[in-house]
Amino acid sequence: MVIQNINGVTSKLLPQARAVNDFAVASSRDHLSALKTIIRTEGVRTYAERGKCLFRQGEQVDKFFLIAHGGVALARHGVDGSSQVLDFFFDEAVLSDMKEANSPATYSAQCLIDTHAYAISASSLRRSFAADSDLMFDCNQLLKDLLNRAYGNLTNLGCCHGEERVAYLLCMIHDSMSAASTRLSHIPVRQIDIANAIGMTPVYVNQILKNLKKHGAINMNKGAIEIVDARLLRELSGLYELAA
Amino acid sequence: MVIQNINGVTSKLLPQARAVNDFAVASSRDHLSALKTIIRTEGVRTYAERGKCLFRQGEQVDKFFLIAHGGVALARHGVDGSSQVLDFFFDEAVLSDMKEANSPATYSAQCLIDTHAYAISASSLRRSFAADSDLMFDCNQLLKDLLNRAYGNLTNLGCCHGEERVAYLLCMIHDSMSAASTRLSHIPVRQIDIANAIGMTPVYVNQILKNLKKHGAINMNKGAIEIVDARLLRELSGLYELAA
DNA sequence: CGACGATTTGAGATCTTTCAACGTTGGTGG
DNA sequence: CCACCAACGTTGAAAGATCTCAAATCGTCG
Repeated sequence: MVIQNINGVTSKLLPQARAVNDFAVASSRDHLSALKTIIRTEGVRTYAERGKCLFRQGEQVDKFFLIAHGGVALARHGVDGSSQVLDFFFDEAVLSDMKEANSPATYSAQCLIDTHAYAISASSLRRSFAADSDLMFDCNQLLKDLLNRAYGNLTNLGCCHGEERVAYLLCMIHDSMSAASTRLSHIPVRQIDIANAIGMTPVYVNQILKNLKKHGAINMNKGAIEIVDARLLRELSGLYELAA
Repeated sequence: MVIQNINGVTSKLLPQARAVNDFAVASSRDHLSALKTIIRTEGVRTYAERGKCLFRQGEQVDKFFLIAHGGVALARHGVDGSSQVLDFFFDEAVLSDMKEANSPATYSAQCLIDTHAYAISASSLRRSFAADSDLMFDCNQLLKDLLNRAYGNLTNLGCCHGEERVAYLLCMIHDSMSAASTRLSHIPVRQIDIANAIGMTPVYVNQILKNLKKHGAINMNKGAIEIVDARLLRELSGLYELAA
C-alpha cells in the first residue's frame, strides 16, 4: 500500500484508509508542463549560491521561478529574529512570491544549496495567459499543490509530536527530491532549517534525529542526513493515513 | 526563538516593521466579485445546520461554496480521531474541496452554526471560464488568499506559544467575521475548535482564554467568547509585525 | 428531571525549551 | 602547513510549557 512509485502512475486507492502523501502529488503530476515550459524558454537563467536568496521578505518581487537544479526554503522572518520555514522546493519545482506587483513579499526564498533557476516576471506570464489557456490552469494547479502541502504541514504541526513531525517532514523532502534528475545521497537541509520548519528547537531536533537513527530510518554523516528507510519514516510519521 | 543568521547577511532587520494582517486582506479585497456573482446567480441555495458538513473528507465533491450567512470550519481528520482545523470561513467567504473531480476530498467542511450557502459545481464553473476571464483570475486570487492564510497559520503554530497562538487565531476570526453583514456579538467557535486549529488541548486553551480575559482582551459569557479589544489581541499575538 | 455535550479546575506526568559547554567541519590568512 | 575563526552539530541538566487524567460545573434539549 505504499505509493513509492516514482515515475509510474500508481494512484491506487485503498479500501479503508488512503495514503495521504499530498506531497507526492506535486512532484508526480505533469500538469505544470505548460507553465514550466514557458518559464524555461522565456525565463532568465539565474544562479544563486548557498545561503543567498532568490528574493527577500519585504522586497517587491513579482516573479516566478523554476528550479533547474538546487534547493530552496521559503521562510518568514519575525521581528524577534524567529523564522518559520513554510515549504521546501527542489529540482523541477515552481515557486513565486505570490503577491501583487505593488505589495512586498511576506517571505524569503533562501537557497539551501547552490541553485540554478529560471526566472520570469509575473506580468509577462500574465500576458501569455490569453495565448495559452493551459498556462492559467497550471498556475491554478500550482497554487492548489502549494495549498495542499501547506495544509499537510499545518496538520503535521498541529497534531503530531516531535518524532512524528520530523519523520513527516523528511518524507516530504524525500518525495520532493525524488523528482530531481540528480539525486543527492544526503538531504541538503540543515538541522536548523528542519527545526524552523516544524516549529521546534535545533537542540531538540538533534535529539529526535538521534532517535530516528536508532530506529534505522535515517543515517547521519558529519551532520548530513541520509534517508535509509523511507517506508519506515512514513510509518513513524503520524500522517500516513487519513480517516475515511 | 532561534535567532538565525542568514549566511552572514543578517537581513538588515527592519527600521520599522509592517503590519502583517494577511487575514485582513482576504476580506477587504473586492477581487472575488466575479466569482461570487456567478456562484450566487447560478449556484444552488443550500442550508446546513450546526454540526452538519457541507462536504466530508473522503467524499468526491467538486464544488465551490459561497457562504451567504453562517460559519464553517475546514478540518482534516486522522485515523486516531485527531482533527486539525485548517481554516475558518464566514459570511461572503468562498471555499471548495480543492481536489480533482475523481479524487476524494482530504478534509471536511463542518458548520459551526446554521449556515446558508450557494453551491456550484466546479465543472460548470470551469465552463464559464472562457466567457469571463475575470472568473479564472478570481479563482487564482482565492487560492492565493487561502495560501497566505495557511502560511500565516503555519507561522502561528511554528513560532508562537499558547497565548500568542490563541490571540492570533481570534484576530483572524474577528477579521473574517467583520466582513459579515450581520455581526454576532460573540464568536461562533467552540473552545474545542480553537484547540484543534492551533494544535493544543481544549483544557489548555481554556486556561489561556482565562488569561486573555484577565488581560481585558476578551469576555466570556456562558462559554461564548466575545472580542472586547481587537487591538490588544493583535499586540498579544506574536505576528502583528514581520521583519522588513 | 435526566442525559449529553461543552466548559472549568487542579495536580501530576510528559514533552520541549533554555542554557551552557564542547566537538566538528571548512574556510581564511599568515 | 598551521593557527584561527565562524557556523553548525552534539550533549547534559534544569526550567518551562503543555498534556493527560479525573472530577465538578454548567447549559441545552427532550
